[in-house]
Amino acid sequence: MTISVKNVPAAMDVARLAGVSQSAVSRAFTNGASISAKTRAKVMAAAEELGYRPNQLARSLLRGRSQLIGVVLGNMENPFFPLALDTLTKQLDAHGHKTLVFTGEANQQADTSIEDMLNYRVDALILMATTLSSSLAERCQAAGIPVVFVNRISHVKRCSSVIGDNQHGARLIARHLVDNGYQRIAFMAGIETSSTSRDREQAFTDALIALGRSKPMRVVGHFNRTGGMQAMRQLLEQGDRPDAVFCANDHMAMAAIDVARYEFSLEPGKDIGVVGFDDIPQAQWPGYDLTTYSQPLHELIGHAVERVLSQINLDEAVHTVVKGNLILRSSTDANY
Amino acid sequence: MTISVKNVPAAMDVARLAGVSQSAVSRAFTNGASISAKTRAKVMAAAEELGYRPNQLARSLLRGRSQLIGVVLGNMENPFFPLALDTLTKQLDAHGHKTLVFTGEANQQADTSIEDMLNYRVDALILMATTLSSSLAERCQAAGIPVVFVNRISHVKRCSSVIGDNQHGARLIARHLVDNGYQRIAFMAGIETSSTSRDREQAFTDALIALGRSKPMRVVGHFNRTGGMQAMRQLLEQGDRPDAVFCANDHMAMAAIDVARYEFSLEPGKDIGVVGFDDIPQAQWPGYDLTTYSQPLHELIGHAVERVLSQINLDEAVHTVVKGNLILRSSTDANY
DNA sequence: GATGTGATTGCATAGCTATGCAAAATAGTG
DNA sequence: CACTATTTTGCATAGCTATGCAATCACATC
Repeated sequence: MTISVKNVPAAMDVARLAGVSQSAVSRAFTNGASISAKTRAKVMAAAEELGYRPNQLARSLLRGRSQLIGVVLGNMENPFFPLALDTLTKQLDAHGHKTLVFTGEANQQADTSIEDMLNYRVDALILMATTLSSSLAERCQAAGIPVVFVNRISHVKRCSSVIGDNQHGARLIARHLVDNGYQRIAFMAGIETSSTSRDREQAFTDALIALGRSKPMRVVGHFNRTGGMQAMRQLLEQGDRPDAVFCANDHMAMAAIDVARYEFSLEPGKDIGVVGFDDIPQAQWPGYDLTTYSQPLHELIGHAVERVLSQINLDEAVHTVVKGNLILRSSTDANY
Repeated sequence: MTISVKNVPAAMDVARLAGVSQSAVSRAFTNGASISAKTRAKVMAAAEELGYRPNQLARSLLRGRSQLIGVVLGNMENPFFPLALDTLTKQLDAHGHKTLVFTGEANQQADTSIEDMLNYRVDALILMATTLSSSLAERCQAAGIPVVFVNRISHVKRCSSVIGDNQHGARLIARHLVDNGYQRIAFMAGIETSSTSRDREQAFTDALIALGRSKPMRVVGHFNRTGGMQAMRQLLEQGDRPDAVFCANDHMAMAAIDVARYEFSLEPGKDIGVVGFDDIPQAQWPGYDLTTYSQPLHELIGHAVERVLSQINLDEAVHTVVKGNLILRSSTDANY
């Protein structure tokens, strides 16, 4: 029975082997430190031999910067989030930061778990979940940790945010639907408490009214597939069916298309118009070919990362809005 | 101009305020430590007032356990991975562990980035990417960090693995296709170097031969959508079209269905059989309704987590195989 | 060779918490 | 109340690295 003795070598061990001081070892691994090429070589050789790697925990403790970024994501069932995570980790990585991840929507459990991330002294927190108690954000603030919201506006003091241009998108979509002659227009909301969903709805409604139409029918899909399907059924079962639906995100729009086509034999783009929001890659799959408003993910994330990494002015909240484009596809393109 | 002084309170500050020693503060936050209810209350009150939270970096440094688990994921475009990450973080969280995540397939860049995770003294590494240099795994090993492969078998000494039953699945699929009268059967491989793809192919081929058939046609889809589409086109453009395709994962199978239906006007299940592997949620979307072999995600991840958290016997590699089921859906269900 | 200059090096300490050990407080018993 | 058994507490240290400071070195210049 062998007890595995985790005898991880420390800087001191390397120092002894290389015949130098521990400081020298530290400097050998610190970029731009004052050390001669010769000793650095000696140190590196010894380090290699022992399999030494500097302990980032100790380093972080001392420096007061952990190089860790906490990321909180919403519903992973929606392809938007994994994609966002992917680009996020890649960009952070390029700047030498690691990502501490948490997935899930807000609840008691989640809050405490996210707060645990603070104990690791994350350098910043990026919140991408659609719902999140803002008391949480406040506590992060209090802990002196910069918070950046992506795709959600928050008025917590000193929290920055990066969002797509919901107003712009909703307006373009309203105009597009009216221009194409759709008459009975519906809106499918996401999670009711989410600012994203509310903003899109508000701007959409305003634009329709400005174009001389009445308020859209309204249904709630909770930003997930099951919810989107139920909401769509609700719309199509009633007597006065809509002839076009703007869904607050692509993920629900795809669910809506499936329901229309396979449960009601309505062909999207021909019998009913469907529009989404986000322009996730799936939106252009031939089975959906969804008209939607794009959220430029790289830009969105890029701004968030920039916010997080710029040491300057983190005291002041910056709210960035990134414009996208209306992407016309066949889910509404009919010559109606 | 206010310089933001990040004056994070330490245990000593709390101790002073509460009129106790620093040890008492530490014990107040350590579960099961020897401390009276009275002093704990005093400490907690003081901690609350100052907004103190124990520094996990220092704690980890001292304890030699960081409570961090490194997770490496492959192509996030495949819904299997986000889903896996979601269940993984939730399960780890339930055990008080945080997840350090890296996404991307193997390359020089990725390797060094993953090695950086070791500097944080992660308690273990879970590797779910389909491709990964095994020299990497070896170096982790050398660093004394337990490595668990999910969905990939590796023969690196002392690395455990958890995989679905590729042989079982491939056999069932072969039998199913033959039973249903399909004649010209093809296999769409994933990434050629991946053990997963190879195992499925080998078992599939063997089973077909055992059933008196010849080796399947073969095409490579690289486990991603673009690759799957191209591979499918390749199959359908040739003179001797297959009448059934087993794709090494659902993600490619969905791409294959789209190509068949929208580019070649072939209706899956009627004109051509398509089978996948994984049973991701999308497989049951009505537009695909894919026959597939299920990989029970919760079980898979559950075993991986168990492997990672059981302190005992991490010296010995354990290889776990989780059986799934053949899920029959309309993409092959035709009365052929 | 003396002197000055800049580059390297080592010493000692800080950063924050957990824990073994001995001292002190408390509870328990007769 | 005396005395033992048990809890609770504080002291001091360890865990690993980065860095200010002073000492040392290498080197060039005169």
